[in-house]
Amino acid sequence: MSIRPDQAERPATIHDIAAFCGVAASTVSRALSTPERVNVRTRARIEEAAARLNYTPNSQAKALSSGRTGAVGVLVPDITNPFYFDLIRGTQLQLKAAGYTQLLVDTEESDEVEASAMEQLRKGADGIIVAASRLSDDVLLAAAAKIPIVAVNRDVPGVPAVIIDTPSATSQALDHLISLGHTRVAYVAGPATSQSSERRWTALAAAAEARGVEAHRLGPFAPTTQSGAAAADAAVHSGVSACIAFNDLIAIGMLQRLSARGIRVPEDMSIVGCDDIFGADFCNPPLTTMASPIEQAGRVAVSMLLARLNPLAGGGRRSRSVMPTHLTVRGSTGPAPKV
Amino acid sequence: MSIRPDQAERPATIHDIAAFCGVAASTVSRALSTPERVNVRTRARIEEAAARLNYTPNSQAKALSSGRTGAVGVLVPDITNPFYFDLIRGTQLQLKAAGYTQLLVDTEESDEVEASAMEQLRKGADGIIVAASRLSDDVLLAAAAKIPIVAVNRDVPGVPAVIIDTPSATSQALDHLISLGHTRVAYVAGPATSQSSERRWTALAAAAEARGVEAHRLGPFAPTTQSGAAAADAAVHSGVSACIAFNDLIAIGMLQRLSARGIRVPEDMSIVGCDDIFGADFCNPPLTTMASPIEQAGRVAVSMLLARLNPLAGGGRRSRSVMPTHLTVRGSTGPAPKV
DNA sequence: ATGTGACTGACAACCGATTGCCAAAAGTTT
DNA sequence: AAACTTTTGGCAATCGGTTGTCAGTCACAT
Repeated sequence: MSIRPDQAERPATIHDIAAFCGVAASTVSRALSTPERVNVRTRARIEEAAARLNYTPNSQAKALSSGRTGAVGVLVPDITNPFYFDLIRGTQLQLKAAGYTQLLVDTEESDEVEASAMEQLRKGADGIIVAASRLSDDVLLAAAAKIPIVAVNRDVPGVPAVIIDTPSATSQALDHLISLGHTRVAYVAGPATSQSSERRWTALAAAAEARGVEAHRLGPFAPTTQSGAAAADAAVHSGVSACIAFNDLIAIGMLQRLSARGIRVPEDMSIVGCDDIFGADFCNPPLTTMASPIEQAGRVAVSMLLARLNPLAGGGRRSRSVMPTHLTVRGSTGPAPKV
Repeated sequence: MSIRPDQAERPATIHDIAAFCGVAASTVSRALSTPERVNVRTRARIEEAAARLNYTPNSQAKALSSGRTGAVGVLVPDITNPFYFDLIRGTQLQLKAAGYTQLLVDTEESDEVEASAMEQLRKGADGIIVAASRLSDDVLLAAAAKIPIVAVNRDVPGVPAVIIDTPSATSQALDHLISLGHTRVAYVAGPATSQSSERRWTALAAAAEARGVEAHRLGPFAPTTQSGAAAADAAVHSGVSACIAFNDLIAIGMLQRLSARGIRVPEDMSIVGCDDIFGADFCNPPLTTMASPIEQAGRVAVSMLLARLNPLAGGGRRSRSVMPTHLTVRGSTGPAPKV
């Protein structure tokens, strides 16, 4: 009975519906996207036909003619870093809820890959969320002029951002260590290109100064468990009794290395991580860490981006959102060893 | 000097190049995609112009006219499960190498979400890789008829698949436990809808039968650390001295719960996990587990899919690939307790 | 010089929508 | 009933490419 006997083969188009209802394709388009522009009765017929023919709009075509792709690019430096898992989950959830598709790109910690991905996405997506961007301020700002961007953990004036406030948590961590009697503390730095790492060190150094304790800086180290081994050795050599690591991966790597070297945690050395990623609660000993609301950060980033894409639909246009963090104390920190 | 003074604003199109070189748009298209179809000199001019104008093909338009989207959908039941991280990384790497874009979708362990994602992707992607599909054989087969699909850890005749051979590793794990003196072993089952879980139990039950040891089945349990607590309690209650868990998440959850209940691992109870995910090596105690080449599985899945998409470019059309696994012994298994 | 075929490049239709503009239809007002 | 306004729906252009078809060019063989 169908006009298109091959409907099982090829997905129905707007033209099929038009033919089926005896109206023009443009009318169908309007009925579906601008309902008030079409007579109620016609619209009902069209909607019914659409349902019967199992119509799904072709996103490619829609994107081409309307300019909107319905996709958002999410750029992360390293997909396998558990920190980004939670972020990705947050963005994915929120994007799906808003009817957007997520394009996930691993930039491999490279500014070049990141830049080329952005250029690519400029036509393939309506907006971009970029985590821990490796791009310089200038380049990032220039990119933001071409396509809506929300940065995560990257502060550049003029670029909307979600910042996880680890610097202030770093001071908390320091106070925690001080209260346990530690006086010589090391900051185990992350990648040299990481702005977060830099900001954390600045905060830590200032806090240490104010409280009159020694703060060493070690690194930079890659944010992986592997490089945690080198970090552990450096920490032992530096003679400190406690370390605040750039992130949990490094901290966990340190835990493993210290254990292998027979150095007890926390009896001989206390370790504080950052992010509270998957695994931080069940490593040995469980890691004291600065817990970040990562997934929430992802959701907020999406909200900010979408608010920018659809200015009409209310919502404050905050251009900077700071997410609070707090110290979660577990077993990897303890009283300073008595010399 | 440019013909398009606004080139900084709007990305260059094929028509801009055509105008710039004084040729037809179709010639530009051919020069770029079918080089041998165009005179060498003309092609050179076009390529130079393309470079000068900083031309990037519009993927939407390309998709619309050619029918190929250059994207591959990757469906996973739960993005936050570390098992899939590695899989995603494998697919991402291989897809990028081949010039494809990865569309990542979290199906939330729901067959409905999975089915609708597939329907959606039918026009938005050239092919689909689906991990641990929750769909019934019929539905999956029907979907595979509409769009090229490669399944991971899901065996349906007629659907190309990459299977991680955990069932045989399960027997290895059992032998390992038997060699440690265990005679009453439990299998901690995964989700009821998981084919892998089913196959593993079948293999384990058969092996246990052959070796004359008791094998209990517990569960089903959700594949999360949370449900590991319930699993641990069930295991203790069942009176077994060793457990083989559906995956590492459950196993790690069991470790935590057992520790909280004061039951020592491996002295009182041995635990074997599956997958060797991130964290399995640094939990407490480190987990004995069946190591799966997950990332490699992702790469193989992509290769199989691409071979299907571009039949010309050689490559055997294997339609089923079994990935070997092996037992990695760590600290969570030990001699059976003397009663 | 003419025929043949390989090579080039242009024209135009098409992919599946969106959208500005216009005319027909319907409803209102005087 | 004529004039005017508001709906309502259709035409056709457009987005940026791809691709089938065809005509023109040129070289070579006859």
